[in-house]
Amino acid sequence: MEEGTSKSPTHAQGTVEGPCCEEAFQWDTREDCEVRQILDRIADKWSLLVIALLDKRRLRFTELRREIDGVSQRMLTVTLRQLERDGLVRRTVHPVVPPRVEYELTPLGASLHETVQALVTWTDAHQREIAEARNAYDARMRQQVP
Amino acid sequence: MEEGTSKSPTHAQGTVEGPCCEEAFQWDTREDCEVRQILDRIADKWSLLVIALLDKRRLRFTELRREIDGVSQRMLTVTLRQLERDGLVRRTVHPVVPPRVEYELTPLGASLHETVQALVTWTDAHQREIAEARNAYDARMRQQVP
DNA sequence: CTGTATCCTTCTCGATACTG
DNA sequence: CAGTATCGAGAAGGATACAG
Repeated sequence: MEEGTSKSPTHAQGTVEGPCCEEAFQWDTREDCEVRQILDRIADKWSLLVIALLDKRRLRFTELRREIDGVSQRMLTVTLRQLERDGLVRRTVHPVVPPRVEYELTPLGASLHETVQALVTWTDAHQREIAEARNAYDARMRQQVP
Repeated sequence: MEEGTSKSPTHAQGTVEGPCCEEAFQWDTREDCEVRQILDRIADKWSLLVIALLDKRRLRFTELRREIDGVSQRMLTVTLRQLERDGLVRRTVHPVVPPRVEYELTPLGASLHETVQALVTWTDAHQREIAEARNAYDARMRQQVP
């Protein structure tokens, strides 16, 4: 698997505030920052889908694959491994043949899903505003440039 | 600028529920889905930093650049343009020389920032759990494989 | 100062093939 | 069934040079 634990080894550097006496600021740009880790997970193309599906019921690998249209076997595996490692999803292997592996949300995962809903709600509430802003912006650009 | 409006043109296809009579599901995998748009924006390496900084005060381009350690001029420009287009940030050009351009949050941007704080709070509250889950997982892997 | 354009490296991810 | 391994295409993003 080529994806390592941390996403890009390049410049895992400084926090936002300068070295001197700036105000404290809770986020930094490092990939290993806690907020970034969760952000990267929930913004991941597949993670959120998996979490949402598992919030309703326990599912097998293939069931997940079938439900999530367009996911490759590889990415589903990678996604599930990340979620499992972060303690958001529990993986249960039933020692039978053919193998039966089931995935379900942990309480932590369920709690994250709940929190993310706030963001979804916000988006629902403001999608029209955003669309309008884009149209306005694009219109302005079109008449300025061409 | 190589980044287009939509991020990847490949397979902007189906929703999660099947074509038949599955339960309704609010997210799909298309890049142009509203939730994904916002998710991609807030998970962007720099967008959130910019929003957080502008939440406190209005800043010029160079001030932002100085505050955000490690951002390239190119990415700051790209980020600000996206945020402006989405109506989250307002850009004001003062017609003086040398040019003076100021950025500030719109009410929409401020409201998003507020919403995102819920996620930050969740992360703060659960970062220890996540770290422990990771350690446990890594330990299990280490003793199984090597 | 505030960008835009170009090049070039790195990373991501899907496709494919193979295994227990 | 549930993965793992490998490869290659494409996208993201930093460095650099240049412009209004």
